[in-house]
Amino acid sequence: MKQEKKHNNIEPTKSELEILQVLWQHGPSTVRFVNDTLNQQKREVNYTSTLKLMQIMTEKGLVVRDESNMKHIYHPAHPEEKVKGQLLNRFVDSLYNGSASSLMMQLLGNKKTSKKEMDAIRELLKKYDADK
Amino acid sequence: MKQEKKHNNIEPTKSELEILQVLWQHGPSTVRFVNDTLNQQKREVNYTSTLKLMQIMTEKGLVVRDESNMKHIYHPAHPEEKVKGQLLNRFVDSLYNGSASSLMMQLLGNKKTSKKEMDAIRELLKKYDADK
DNA sequence: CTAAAGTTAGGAAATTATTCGTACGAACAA
DNA sequence: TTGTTCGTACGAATAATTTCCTAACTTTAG
Repeated sequence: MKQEKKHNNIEPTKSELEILQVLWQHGPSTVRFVNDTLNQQKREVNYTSTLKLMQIMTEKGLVVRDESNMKHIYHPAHPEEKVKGQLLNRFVDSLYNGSASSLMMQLLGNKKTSKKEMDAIRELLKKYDADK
Repeated sequence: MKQEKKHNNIEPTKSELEILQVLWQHGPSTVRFVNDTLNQQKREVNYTSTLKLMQIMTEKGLVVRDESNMKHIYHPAHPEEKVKGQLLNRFVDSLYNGSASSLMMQLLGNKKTSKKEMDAIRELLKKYDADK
């Protein structure tokens, strides 16, 4: 039996993630739009490079495209929360041995985490506890 | 003037991180020990592969080695907290636009985050507030 | 002493990820 | 119609990462 290698693997590479972020943020888009956005927000990149990447992402099942028009429209294949959640899990597993509280501790010790952020986190926990 | 390309860049690759984890966990070690540990804990990998990687890491300044004996002893060049903190920052910037509370929200919505973990996080915040 | 096992160094191959050149067709303006 | 612009497809170059083969030297067992 041949390998299927289908939609199991959701994990995007770094560059692929940049593209997904654009799609999540702005909704289904053309290559042109994604490429323009990347050039504005991130870094200079050639149009055909973005095209190629998005074609590969289609093969991988990271995005789905509508080919009914000449200008193909690309959609994310999976919801933002799901993909990011999976990346987060892998990150926590890899760096903190799966311990979310360890990660939290690092966050608390991090000077970059502002007071406003800390307040927001406290709020979240309060709401979370209330629903319990 | 030639490029110095020195100890500025701390960021390890995925495989390099695995090696660093062993060094952080067990202290200064030989290639043999690191390789054995990786093979037990992670995946099968050839001795010379680990050796090569650790040599590269030495060049990059990720580790430092004591060559006074034939069996070189490798030390992490930077403290665990510092390296992981930097990786965490990059992760948060990349996925959550720098918002730690967004990451936290994802964590709360994550089924993998157990009740015990949540309690630990609450404790952390309590302590953090007390010190304020 | 000799053989076997362990060690480093260095190059090269293999793998994965990224970038881009070229071809060619469709749409559009003049 | 004609030529310019915009689109996709696809191969290939480049880059980054990982793996491992080979050579040479050291240590250890016998």
